Amino acid sequence: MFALYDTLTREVRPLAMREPGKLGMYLCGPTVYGPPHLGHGRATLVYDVLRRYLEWRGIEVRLVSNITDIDDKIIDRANRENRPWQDITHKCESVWFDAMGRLGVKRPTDIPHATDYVEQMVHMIGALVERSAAYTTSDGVYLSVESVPGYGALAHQSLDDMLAGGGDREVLGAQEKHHSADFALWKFSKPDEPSWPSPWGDGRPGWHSECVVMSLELLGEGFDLHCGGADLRFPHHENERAQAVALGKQFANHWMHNGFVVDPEGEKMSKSIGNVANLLDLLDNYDPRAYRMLLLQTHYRSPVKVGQDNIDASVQALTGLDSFAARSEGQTAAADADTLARFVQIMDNDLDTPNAMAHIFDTVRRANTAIDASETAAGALTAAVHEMCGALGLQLGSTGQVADDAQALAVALDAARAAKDFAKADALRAELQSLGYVVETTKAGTTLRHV
RNA sequence: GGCGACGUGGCCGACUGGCUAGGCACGGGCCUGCAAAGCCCUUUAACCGAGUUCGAUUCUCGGCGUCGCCUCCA
Repeated sequence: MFALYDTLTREVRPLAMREPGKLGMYLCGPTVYGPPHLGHGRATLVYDVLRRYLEWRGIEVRLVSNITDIDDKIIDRANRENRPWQDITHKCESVWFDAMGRLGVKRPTDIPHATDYVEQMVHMIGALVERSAAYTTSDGVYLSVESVPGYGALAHQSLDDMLAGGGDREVLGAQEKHHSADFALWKFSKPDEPSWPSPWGDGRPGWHSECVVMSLELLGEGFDLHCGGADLRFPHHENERAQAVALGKQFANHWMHNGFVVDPEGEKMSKSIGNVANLLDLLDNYDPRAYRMLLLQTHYRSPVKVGQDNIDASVQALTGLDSFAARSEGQTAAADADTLARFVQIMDNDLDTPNAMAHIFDTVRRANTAIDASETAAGALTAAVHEMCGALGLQLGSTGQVADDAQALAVALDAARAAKDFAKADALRAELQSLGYVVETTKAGTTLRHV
């Protein structure tokens, strides 16, 4: 039974499915106004691992992940750069999915866009107004958090406690709000801003409404799992939940939040501090699998340090696994059942990927030993390693083809060694290494891999 | 001020009331023509103090320290 920590109840509990064998999960996607950063990468990788693992277990996963393509930040940037806002959102979305593809993140099954659901949002806001859970001011329509029973349940903080601190920030629409925690459902537009019609005036939706409308419409009431970064817990998820509660609807049954990415000094990456690392830089400079490896070796709820040393260590760990994949290529057998059973046991306990990785490394060692000793267990252990890595979305084996001329050099290297012309053999090996290959000379012949 | 998380070996990073996590790096050995890869070894590390316990890194309390959230950041 797969169990997962639930932010709402603060306990690891079985992940229930309305329809056994089918999981409906909603993941808050990006606001498309800039390049993806490491935090985006972590969130998508964590849920990609969850999804792949559950699918590997035979569960049919429907993953809905939205694109927020209308937002103040998008409008700001469009104004600043003096170009149509759709230019920005389209460009950013394509960069986003390109980056996710390089990370090996599977595309969500559904990718709803906020701008395609404005009508439904207006409809929902209307229902909230009708129920007296929302009210109009001069700049928009607001949800009254005091009308929502249990507001603060996800943040685990009462309204009074929230007010007790943090008062030095600028609060949107503060003057007219009934309560300072009330948030905008609808924002009236200024001239030349993108706008949609509504009964209260032309404008655009607030950030929190789209996820409510899209998750309920695509996944239905009481859907199984709602996911996102820990920073979305409050206010975003709290405010999603508030709207659903105010509507009298069952919302998510289980809440999952991944931890932050911190810089090498231990501080959260944050745009305001300016220590945000661009995901594209990471992808351009390192094996894209390294980030997945690093995250797999960290529990999803823990903060993760992303720095040069850390990534290098992951690249090295990956190299070891690739070497294993290369030397175990001839093995064919059914995966060792006990090894897989243990893997499942580990993973079912709140997606315990660090221990799952430890188990995989142990299995690699056992398989290597078995290969060295020509034992029959080698095949089953090798297959188990590939199964487990596959379940985590970790692709093993060298990336990139070995060029024909390099292959020819390898053949010449083997010939030189056979002829005991070691000077020539060493020269050939050096040449191959300078071409960027890892050269492994064994009795069975030379194999090449890209670094 | 309120709420919460965390302080583990050279670095990263898990689980756990007693039994080697794991990865990376360093060093030694086996293997190899030499390397690489692989295998073996590198003989226990847990912020401080008090308590519970036969026994605590793990539970409780108190310090100290770091970090996060407390209105639109994954």
